[in-house]
Amino acid sequence: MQKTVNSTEKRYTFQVSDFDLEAILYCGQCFRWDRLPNGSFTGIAYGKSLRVSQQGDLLILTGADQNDFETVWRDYFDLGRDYGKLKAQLANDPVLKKAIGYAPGIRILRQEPWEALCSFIISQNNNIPRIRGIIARLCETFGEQIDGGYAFPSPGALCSLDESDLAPLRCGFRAKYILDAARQVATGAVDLDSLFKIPLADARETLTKIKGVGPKVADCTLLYGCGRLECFPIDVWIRKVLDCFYPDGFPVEYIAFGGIAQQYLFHYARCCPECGLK
DNA sequence: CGCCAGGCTTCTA
DNA sequence: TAGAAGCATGGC
Repeated sequence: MQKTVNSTEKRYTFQVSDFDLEAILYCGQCFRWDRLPNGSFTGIAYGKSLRVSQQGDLLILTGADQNDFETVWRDYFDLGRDYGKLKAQLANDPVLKKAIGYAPGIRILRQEPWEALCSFIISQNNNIPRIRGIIARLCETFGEQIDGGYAFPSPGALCSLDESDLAPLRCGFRAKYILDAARQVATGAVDLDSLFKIPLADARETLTKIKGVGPKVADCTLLYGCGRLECFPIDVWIRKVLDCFYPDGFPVEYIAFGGIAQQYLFHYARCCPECGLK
């Protein structure tokens, strides 16, 4: 039986380098991509669903055309950035050199600010499989149904709910945090669009007005949702990395891209048994 | 049963 | 103001 291709389905391919799709989608920065039996991945971002696979240096997007690629996925996968050059600089540090060598294809995704905020509120004192489950139920319960699944629910879709409405999510004490975030964003008390450009200290102060948002969740929101690459979220793993490998502090010359360095270090510390962490 | 999970809030000294 | 306890849920 010959395999058939739906010729009406949109498809777009793009040449990539320094790019490892699986590592990017499963290094703990995003929670809405699922692996399919054929090795490709399916997910939704910016209200658009996508199937994506990688064959060597070719990225194959199914369900997306050139316009989708240029308006959403190019920036989502940070394809305009020269990671080769960036890694060459970061690798002057011996620990970063090993971390980069362990997973050289990691990139920082540009997710939606609201989704990043909400996702990392859910992440606190939680583990990644359960974070994924809660977010999936959040989208299925309150997100708009689109072709291929459910969009991430908007703040407006959540702001009038109460804690009992969120019971199906089984997100525990985080329910009140999600609702406070939705309300503050929906009313404009927190302006996510401003976070892209205002001074970092102001952005952090804005975000930490939300209940359940501390320094770590704020920095994750800014890094993964607003492209603030100088943000360096410190979770339990990165805390261990800093204590163990950088007792005199993280080198200042890398802080402009500290968030990217952080992602290599996070994945390395969490997944590489030989990383030498104590 | 206890311990832990990409933290944060609240309580206590 | 630093440090510990408490927090919902689920996997092990």
